Amino acid sequence: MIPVDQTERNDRLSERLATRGFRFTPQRRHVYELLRQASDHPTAEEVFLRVKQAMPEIALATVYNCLDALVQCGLVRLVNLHRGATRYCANMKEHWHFHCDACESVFDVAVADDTVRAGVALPWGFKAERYETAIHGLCPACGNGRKG
Amino acid sequence: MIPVDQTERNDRLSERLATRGFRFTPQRRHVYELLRQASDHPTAEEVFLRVKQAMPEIALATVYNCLDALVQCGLVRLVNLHRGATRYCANMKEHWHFHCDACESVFDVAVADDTVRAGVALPWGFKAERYETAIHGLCPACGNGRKG
DNA sequence: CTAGGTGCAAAAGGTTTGCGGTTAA
DNA sequence: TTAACCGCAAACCTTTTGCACCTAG
Repeated sequence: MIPVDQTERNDRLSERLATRGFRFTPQRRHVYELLRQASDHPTAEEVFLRVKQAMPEIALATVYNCLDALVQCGLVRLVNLHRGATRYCANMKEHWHFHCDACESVFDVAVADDTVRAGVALPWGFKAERYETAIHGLCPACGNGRKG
Repeated sequence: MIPVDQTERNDRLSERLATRGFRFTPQRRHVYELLRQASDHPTAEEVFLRVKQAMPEIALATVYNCLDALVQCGLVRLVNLHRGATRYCANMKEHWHFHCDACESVFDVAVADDTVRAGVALPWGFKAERYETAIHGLCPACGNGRKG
């Protein structure tokens, strides 16, 4: 049984997928819903483990497939913060990511929409599609007992 | 035989390593020099293959070790742009990276020093150490014959 | 119907680790 | 002299691929 506000989202998801020639599958719906509810920028494997609870037969390769489709539809963005696994984020509003060097947690940082790109002129011919900014440092929990 | 301006740099590199308890080794000197001269943000393996020409016995694991030491000394920064291998950059001046989604090339983008962080207030307790901004899109070469 | 998607398992990348021998300080 | 580093190889983790079966449109 799916809540009403989700059926609306499913319609939009279905449309969004269709415009790019992707099919609307239960796996993609689960992955997308999970990512919308997650606030911790999970890795592909974390998405896999969580979706598995509702859908025990899903395969990790399918999760990658779903994530790729969602990224191509502009519904999900990749977050690459260090040498470790890529994380995923379904919040498409403009924001930055704070990455704690100590505990590896990721926090969203609100940004005034247009100040972000101020002062930056791309050379002619370059076409910008999306901006990703990461701030690296120490979060409140880790910053206290340390040299910083 | 090492050019004069490099011996100066070696002194600085040596000092910089020493302050963090790292040793000044020929491998670290080669890796750092190569990275300073490279303009294409090479991956660890690319650094390895190039340093190997001057130092055939060097191991890939040693390159990772050297890169880690240089990163910890603040002489080199990690550049994570997608799911692929991490790239490395010895230009520590503030700049952004443009990543072409088509050919995967990376270009430096100049930025006016202080406009970059304008408009962003970190929540209390967060300590920012470094900022990394990536712009994803199409470079001039790839943008021409395409839908964009 | 059938092109595209799924699950599974194996392979391919990328990075880290353990160890015996070497070296910068 | 000795803790740190090196080279090598194996292990580890993340992502991709190939294939037989399945299903959304």
